[in-house]
Amino acid sequence: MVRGVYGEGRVKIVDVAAAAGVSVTTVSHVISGRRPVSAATRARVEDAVRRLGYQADPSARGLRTQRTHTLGLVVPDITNPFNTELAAGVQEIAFTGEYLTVVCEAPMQGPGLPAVLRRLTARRMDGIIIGRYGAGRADLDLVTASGARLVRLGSRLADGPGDVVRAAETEGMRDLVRHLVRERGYRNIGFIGGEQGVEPGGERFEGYAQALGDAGLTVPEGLVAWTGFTREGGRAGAARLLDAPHPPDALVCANDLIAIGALDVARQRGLDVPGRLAITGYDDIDAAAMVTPALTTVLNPAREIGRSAARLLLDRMEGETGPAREIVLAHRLVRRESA
Amino acid sequence: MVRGVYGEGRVKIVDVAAAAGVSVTTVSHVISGRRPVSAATRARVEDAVRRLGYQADPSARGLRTQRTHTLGLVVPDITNPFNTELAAGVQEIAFTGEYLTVVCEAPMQGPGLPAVLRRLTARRMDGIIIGRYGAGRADLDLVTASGARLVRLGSRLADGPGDVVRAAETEGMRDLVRHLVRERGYRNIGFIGGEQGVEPGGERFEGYAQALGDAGLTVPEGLVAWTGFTREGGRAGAARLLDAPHPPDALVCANDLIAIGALDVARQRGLDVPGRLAITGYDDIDAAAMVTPALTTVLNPAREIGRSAARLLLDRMEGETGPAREIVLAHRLVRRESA
DNA sequence: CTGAAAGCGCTTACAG
DNA sequence: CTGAAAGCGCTTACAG
Repeated sequence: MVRGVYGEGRVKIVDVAAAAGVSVTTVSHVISGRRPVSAATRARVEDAVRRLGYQADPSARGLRTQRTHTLGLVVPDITNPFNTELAAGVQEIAFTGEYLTVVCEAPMQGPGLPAVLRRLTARRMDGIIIGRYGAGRADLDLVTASGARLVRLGSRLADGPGDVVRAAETEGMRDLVRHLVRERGYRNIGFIGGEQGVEPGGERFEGYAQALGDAGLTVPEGLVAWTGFTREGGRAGAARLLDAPHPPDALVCANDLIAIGALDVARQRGLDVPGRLAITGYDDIDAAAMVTPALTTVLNPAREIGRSAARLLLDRMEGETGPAREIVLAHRLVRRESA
Repeated sequence: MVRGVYGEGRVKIVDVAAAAGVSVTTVSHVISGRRPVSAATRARVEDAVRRLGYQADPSARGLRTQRTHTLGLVVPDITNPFNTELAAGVQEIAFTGEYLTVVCEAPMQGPGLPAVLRRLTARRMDGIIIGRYGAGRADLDLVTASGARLVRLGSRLADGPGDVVRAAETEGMRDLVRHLVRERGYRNIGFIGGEQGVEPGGERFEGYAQALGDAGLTVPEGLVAWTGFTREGGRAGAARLLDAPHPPDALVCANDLIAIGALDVARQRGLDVPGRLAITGYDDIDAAAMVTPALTTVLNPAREIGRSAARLLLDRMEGETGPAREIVLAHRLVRRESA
């Protein structure tokens, strides 16, 4: 029977020391490996740790070391598949480093972010990843002032403190639209964005506009709609653009959900996709490959973004003190049926 | 300029006490409200807390109180939309109670679960929710022996220690299949399950079998396939059943992903759904309403399950000592186009 | 209504 | 190679 697991009261470091016939100092050093211990002593201690099922108390350790071994991740919407993948990537790396991860939701707009950040800094996170745009300078300073390491997702290094991880959004959209123009011959290409002014809508729009410019085209008059990053937004945007005087032959959407909404409208109006109307998404969430026709889209490497962000944080916590870094991840065009 | 936020070194309770001209005892009591403090003193202390931006150190507090104010949630797959909703529900309640939530992934089979559980108990979670079937008695005992409160999801109260939250799975499937038989007149109804022996496949199968029994029907020979809870599993299962000597006129699937895979096969074979073949899912994940035809399915109240589990845990941590409880949540039939 | 002091369980200078 | 002891920042009996 393993005491401390089945017995009353937890096993403490003094119990291990007594069992091994050494001081707590030595037990601590065997566990941390921060100072040489003779092989014989080490073996006795390790044996005692195992027999007693000793696990150091994280609060006691944290109080002494001023570290919680915990990471915070803040995203606008936990249930969004993109953020879920992101979180999975963070967890994957954090877990191997014996860190725990706390994922919190904070709405894209409004006062939610500082409140959530304060909660996280109050709990002394060792590192915080802000996985959303729209974090102001004051929000970011809240994090760094707390002593937590900071990684921002999506924005640019110049926008504030901490390291940055982002995908090449503009380039991704440019490649997609270039494909539409060059490979598929579409000419009158509309754009449906999310909420106006909310990233990554702007960057994706820019890629779209660049690709048109590169092809000697301009953004068609009246064929840009800003709605919301949802299926409903896609329906509203598609309906509006298809009712324009010169309706588009292709609809480039700022994300997959919007594209799925656009698909609804096309189906409802009996428009063949991609024969009569091409529709493209962005992100490549699971649903993109489930709808009919399957979406042509751009893979946004959510999991890899999460992994990179967590690695950056772990590096910093292990003492890496170099200048701020920016990691830009490649996108990938995913050609399916809708364009 | 708020010291402790922008200054070097954090504000400690002694700093607040000095600023307010009282003892740390009094500051502590003002914050916790655990003993009466005169209005004037309280005001001075609260003012000092605000001015200095004081936030108690969680490690110090935890060391003293033996609580981490943290909840753990273990699920088989973080990226599964059902689990994501579940986690969102847990977080929602935990957050209002000032608890942080750590979501961990542990594979459905294999030695992953005890390892993850050990990690969580090592970190002294105040409560743990096991959101997956297949947790053995030893796993559960690991949790309770650590002192953490336990809530199990999905299984029955009799299966082990802790409180239980579950949805009425069998009843949900029974209602769905009853609908198929009575309202829609299907007679030769096949079943595609997940991995054999992995819940909630068994409970759902039982509901299917019960509904057939109630209608004087039996489970049709050769029309049951156990594959996996994935789109791929659905494809394999549907292909097999449709090649049977007496192919089914309806395919009841153990979850939505399986149903989406079955839909793939129907489309590929040119089978009209639901005219020639009905297909149903279970869970009502977002994608269920995105595919064509939209899935008829059963809503599995993931978020509410999460909320209930978290509430149970918070109650217990506030001292609730009654006997173990089991909360059973209602399902809801969602009629769409596929059946 | 308020305070002095013990003690939670670790890690880490300091000393030998 | 090893140990005695200070101290991390709180909460809570204990005392008045």
